[in-house]
Amino acid sequence: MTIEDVAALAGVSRAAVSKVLRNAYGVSEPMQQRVQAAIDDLGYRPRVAARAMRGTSYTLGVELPTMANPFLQGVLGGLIGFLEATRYSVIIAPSDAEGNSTQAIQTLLDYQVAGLVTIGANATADWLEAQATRSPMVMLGRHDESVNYDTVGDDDALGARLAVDHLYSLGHRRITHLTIGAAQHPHMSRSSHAMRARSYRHRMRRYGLTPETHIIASPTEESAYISTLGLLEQPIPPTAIFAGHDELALGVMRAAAQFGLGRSELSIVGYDDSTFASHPLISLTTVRQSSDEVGKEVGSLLLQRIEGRTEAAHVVITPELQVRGSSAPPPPTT
Amino acid sequence: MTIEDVAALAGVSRAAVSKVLRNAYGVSEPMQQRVQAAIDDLGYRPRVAARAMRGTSYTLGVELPTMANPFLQGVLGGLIGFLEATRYSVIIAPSDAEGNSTQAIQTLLDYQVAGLVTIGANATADWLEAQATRSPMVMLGRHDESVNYDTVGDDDALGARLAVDHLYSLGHRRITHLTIGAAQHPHMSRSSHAMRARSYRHRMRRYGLTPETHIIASPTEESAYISTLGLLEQPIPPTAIFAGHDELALGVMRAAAQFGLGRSELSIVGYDDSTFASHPLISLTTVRQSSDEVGKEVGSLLLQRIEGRTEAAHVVITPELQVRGSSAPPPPTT
DNA sequence: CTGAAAGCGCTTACAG
DNA sequence: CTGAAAGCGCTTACAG
Repeated sequence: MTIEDVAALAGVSRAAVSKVLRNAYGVSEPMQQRVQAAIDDLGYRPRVAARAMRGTSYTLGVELPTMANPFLQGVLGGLIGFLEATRYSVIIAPSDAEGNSTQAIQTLLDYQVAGLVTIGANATADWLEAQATRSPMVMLGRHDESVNYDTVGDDDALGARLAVDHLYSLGHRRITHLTIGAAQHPHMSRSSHAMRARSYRHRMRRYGLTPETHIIASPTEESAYISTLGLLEQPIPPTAIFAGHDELALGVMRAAAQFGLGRSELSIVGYDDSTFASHPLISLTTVRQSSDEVGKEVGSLLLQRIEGRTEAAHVVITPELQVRGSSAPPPPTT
Repeated sequence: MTIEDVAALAGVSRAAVSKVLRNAYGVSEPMQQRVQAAIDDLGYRPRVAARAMRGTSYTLGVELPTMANPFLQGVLGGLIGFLEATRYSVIIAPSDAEGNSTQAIQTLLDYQVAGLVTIGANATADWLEAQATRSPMVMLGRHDESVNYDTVGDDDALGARLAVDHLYSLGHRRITHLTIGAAQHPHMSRSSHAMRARSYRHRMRRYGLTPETHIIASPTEESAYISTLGLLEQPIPPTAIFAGHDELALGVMRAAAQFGLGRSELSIVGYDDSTFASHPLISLTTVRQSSDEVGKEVGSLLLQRIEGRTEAAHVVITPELQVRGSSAPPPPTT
């Protein structure tokens, strides 16, 4: 069933049906009614592909490093919720096993997406600027000073400072930071993780403390678990660990549990405030950034660009510290 | 840049380029090489929309009730991983806030997806059979005896039996089952949750026990938490709760913690073996079904159908009980 | 093996 | 306000 069938039933031209479909200017009330009736009668729905050939695909593409991160799930949920009131759908392309995002972004562009969101893309700013001329684009997880694409993210420097200040004021002096390897990549210097790590180091020095940054192999709970096992075996282990994000904090907790360390013996702070962080059995102190809010903001920025905005927007969200049971003063014996 | 540009550079016809693109029959070695060189030179990539107009969209659509469920995330991950070796991409459409899937399925069909996976779709089997004539389709979360679409799922009757048997053999006699409201819907009688609930009731009666099925308002951790609060306030509360899935079990745990009940005072069994279930702080006894395996199976079935299979396949995966710390003999005072 | 031509289902200027 | 016609970038028979 095509637009032709609708036109035939309504006794009008294909162009007329197309106009009604898009709410375009220049259709008389009676014609609009007749056409709408035919559409409803037939249960007609326009083909996205045919539409994309001339107009827009009404599709937003999301490139992300992993589905497994609850924070990203929240962002996706926020975005999808925001789009419910619009005609846009979402298509998702995960980056490859090595974390390279270029393939995924290319795939999305092949779909002629009306807009593109990329999350912590591992690609040079130059390449991204070039792609952003092909489609509206907003980036998450990196605070690039871009001109062709927007960025959304929370104030990572502030977030890390909140974490360090909290642990310091509890009395901790040996605070280790767990961060991910990808953030070390030269063109990832403005990634959220890199900025958290820098802020952590800066703040530690302000307090006259020695920063101990520990880079883990991959951004997984498992990897954080193994790294923490190593940290705890040191002659003088840290009394507190500030993890790059909540998933990692979960791995730290697992290692601590395995070492038989009670909650008061190793303080742990995460980042994101993922859903599980507030569960009483986990009760993770963490830096809260609203994934839902981020998702909505992303959708809103994309629609603005689709409607014509060209100057880059750089939205910074203020994080808050969420204090829970996983952080406490260090044991007195230390 | 279009196929035209490639043809011009290689000095051949558009048809020739198209054939090379699709690895189609009837291209000489030298031409294939020349064309490929031009493609690489230009960095040409075919437009998905134009392709979908004639051939296939090389897109698989997934309709799902929520992004928040870790088991579904695993399924998605498994599917996406499986597709990495193919030319297929995935597009996702969430069902609406009331849990209706028809809109989402329609949207996916608008994209002329090459295949469709629907998860626990809340629609009549008749309607689904009709849609399945438009696109290959595989259904998750319902054991329909369909003819036009495939089903994949684990043996829910066995899973529930494993849970009840485990609790019974530990000595529990007051075992409550938490299930979701959607499963009560008449055309959802073959849904996973409905089958688990039936199997639970059947097994309880076999043991001469009274089944206590508790229907919660929505399939969320929060809802399970609130329901459990009510259950525990009863004069004679249950000594064990078998939750419809792990998310719900998490809510039960939260309520138990709030009631000050230790791990040995209320046994809890979940379903799915989500990633968090094995964390030592959670340590949830649960019925394990491999989400990754399910995702791969879904992809495989869809590709089979795309390649021509027409008889329906009904794949049943055997679940296993994963015993952890959340289940123990009931307190002797009971 | 190779290519000219038709056509997929829409939207977009452009006449009327 | 209304519609005939061209065209988006591919693929698919069909000749040669």
